[in-house]
Amino acid sequence: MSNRLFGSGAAHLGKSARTRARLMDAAVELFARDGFEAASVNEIARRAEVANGTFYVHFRDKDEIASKVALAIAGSVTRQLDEAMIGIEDAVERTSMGTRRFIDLIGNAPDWGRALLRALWTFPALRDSVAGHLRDDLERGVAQGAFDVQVDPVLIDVFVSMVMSGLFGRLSGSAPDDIASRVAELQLRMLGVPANRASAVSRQDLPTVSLSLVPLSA
Amino acid sequence: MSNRLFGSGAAHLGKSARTRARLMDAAVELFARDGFEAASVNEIARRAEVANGTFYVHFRDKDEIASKVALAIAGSVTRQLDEAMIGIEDAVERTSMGTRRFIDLIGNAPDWGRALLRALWTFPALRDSVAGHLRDDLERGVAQGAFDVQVDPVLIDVFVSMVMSGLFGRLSGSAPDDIASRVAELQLRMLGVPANRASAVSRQDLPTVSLSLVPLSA
DNA sequence: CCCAAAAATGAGAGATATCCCAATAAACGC
DNA sequence: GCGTTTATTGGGATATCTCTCATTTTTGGG
Repeated sequence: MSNRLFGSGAAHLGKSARTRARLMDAAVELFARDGFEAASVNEIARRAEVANGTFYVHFRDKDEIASKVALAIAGSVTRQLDEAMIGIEDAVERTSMGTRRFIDLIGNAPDWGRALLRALWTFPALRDSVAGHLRDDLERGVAQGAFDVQVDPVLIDVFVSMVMSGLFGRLSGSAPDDIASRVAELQLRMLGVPANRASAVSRQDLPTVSLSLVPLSA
Repeated sequence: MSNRLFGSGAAHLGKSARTRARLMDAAVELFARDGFEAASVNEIARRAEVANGTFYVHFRDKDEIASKVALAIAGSVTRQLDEAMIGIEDAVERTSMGTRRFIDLIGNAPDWGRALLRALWTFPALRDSVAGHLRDDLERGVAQGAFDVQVDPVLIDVFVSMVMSGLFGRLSGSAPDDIASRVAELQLRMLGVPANRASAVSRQDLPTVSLSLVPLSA
């Protein structure tokens, strides 16, 4: 049931680190289940099987634990995406893969997927971090002559919101299995890729990469 | 300053209706300023210059007033969009206009715009209501041979999320003035409209329609 | 094995929320 | 005007939350 996202990574560190990890795991579960606002520090501590006051030894308040958690997850996800794309030069493929992997990776982990989705919405800094990698691929596509758009914050925001839409559908269970491909295809078309190529690229097989462990960052 | 969105419409109704309207106006302001969760019933009542307990005469709880407010606003907005598009047969133009007007209309009213944006996120029923009209236009476009896509919930979700992205940018002040056109253009391209036509249609002049009053619904 | 440092504890002060209800005031048909 | 119905009032019971701090427990180096 509980993934112990952080807990597993901190098993053989000091006690402080383990408690900290338990708190972060509990926070992820609660943020995912109840949303950020509705989750209380009290319940995070209770679920972590830790006394109320212990929370405040490790985090100043709810905001602090939230941003720590979100940054750790997002960092791990983007790192994994980067690695999976090493060696791929074609921007059309990179862009499509990025969207598909992102949705699949996060969408298959409903527990912290929800937490991350909420965090993406709440903390603009997170969006910006994701957007950085994206921007590179989009500009590469323009340079390669594959994309016919103006790469700017508007385009990036729209692009990201499309990914989030697919992610949301996947997490809420209302989306078909191929939603990641569908979204990627629509994005490629939007960018100016001919319809047949967009369809082909967004549907080509993708070696399945299972979810990763998230190392604990201070 | 205060728009008295509901208050003005209820001026000459019974006293109960007027109090109700005052509460709804206060709720809109507070939801917009503090977000749904952070707004308290106490403060809604205080801002409406009404006793604490009066709130509960009219609404069961915060959720109820929120959904009533959101539905009223959304209904009014979609009604206004519909009216503005009477007589326009071309699906490409209709689609583009819908997006542009929606963003401009709501984006220019930061006070309740934020409230509506949050509501769209929170209440799926609202999205569905907006999606209904949209679906008609998309299918019309396919029938006219202008759009080359499969009209289904995935497409609609993606489309709506693109609109919301533009709306969010406008409301947060980070977007350029022409964001509505930009988003509409990207949407048309996604739907299969040739780039030059998408650019032209999404940039053609749009008679400015100012915001409307929202009649009070039970 | 011992003891200083580090970590964890949990009761509780102080804010603030929601929601109820008996009492009061206003509105309206006759 | 009068009396009944309808609306409003505001105090308070109850709940929950955040955050503090004096105290206790655990840890790990020597």
